Amino acid sequence: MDVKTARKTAAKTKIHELLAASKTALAHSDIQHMVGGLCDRVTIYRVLDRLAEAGAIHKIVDMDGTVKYAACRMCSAGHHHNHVHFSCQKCHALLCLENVVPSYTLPETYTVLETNFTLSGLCPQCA
Amino acid sequence: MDVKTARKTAAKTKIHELLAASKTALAHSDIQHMVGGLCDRVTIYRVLDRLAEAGAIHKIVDMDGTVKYAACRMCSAGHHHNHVHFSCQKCHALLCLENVVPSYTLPETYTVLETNFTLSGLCPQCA
DNA sequence: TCTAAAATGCAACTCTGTTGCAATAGTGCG
DNA sequence: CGCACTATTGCAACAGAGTTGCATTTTAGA
Ligand SMILES: [Mn+2]
Ligand SMILES: [Mn+2]
Ligand SMILES: [Zn+2]
Ligand SMILES: [Zn+2]
Repeated sequence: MDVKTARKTAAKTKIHELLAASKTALAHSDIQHMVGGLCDRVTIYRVLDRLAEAGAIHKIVDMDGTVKYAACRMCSAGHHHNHVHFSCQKCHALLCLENVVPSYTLPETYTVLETNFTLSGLCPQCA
Repeated sequence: MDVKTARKTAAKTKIHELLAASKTALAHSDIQHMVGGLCDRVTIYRVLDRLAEAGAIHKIVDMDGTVKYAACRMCSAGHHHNHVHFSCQKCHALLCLENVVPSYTLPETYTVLETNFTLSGLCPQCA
């Protein structure tokens, strides 16, 4: 029991809106600038955790280890995040390529639970 | 002109040996424990940079964004690092699967320069 | 052996993320 | 509507990873 019920707050609403409206994944620092003084930076971390937990957004680790977040769009069916992400070395945008899913063959008996496929280079706009 | 010549030092030798002998990729903190008091932590960072620059090791960003290093073994031909890495959620080992290279199809005109394919789950020993 | 510069140690600093706790503010209910 | 419960927030303090500047040490070639 003890099912905690999520509440609607200004920070949560705003952050979710920002991510939903963004074409690229956003880092914590991006969001911090965008929300202005709406809330504390710790709150942003906590809201991001809650949104990810709720399946509204997903966390992405970029090539260099920086963490970004993107709204879930086509993740509805089964909610997997095994699509490819593209990281542009020029404009530094991180994009979800929702319908690119790589195929591979593992020689041994590995159990795959999660994946992180990131390509880095030049996006169509920067090429 | 101005070609700086690399020198052989105790720290560099030791760190390269550690990575060459390890079956799994090592984090900076792992190496720091392993070298004991041989050198400063800043030196470890600098040695790792130099070894990576020289193509003796490669840097790997794990699922959670932590950075690890592995000796280059089968990277000789052309020296690409587009193979898969496997991150075990139980024993926390990060392994290079040198001969697993995923295939994918990009719908648009992206220029791919680097890749990071990491699978996470249970390794054969932990399954 | 002598010397130039590559490499190191140390201190200080930035950036990212976490934790504890008291204060604040949603939500359901009477 | 007004209250009570507790999810959420702000703040301060902290931990970990990585960087930088500079004086000192050490390597390797002449
Ligand atoms: Mn995505
Ligand atoms: Mn590898
Ligand atoms: Zn771009
Ligand atoms: Zn394992």
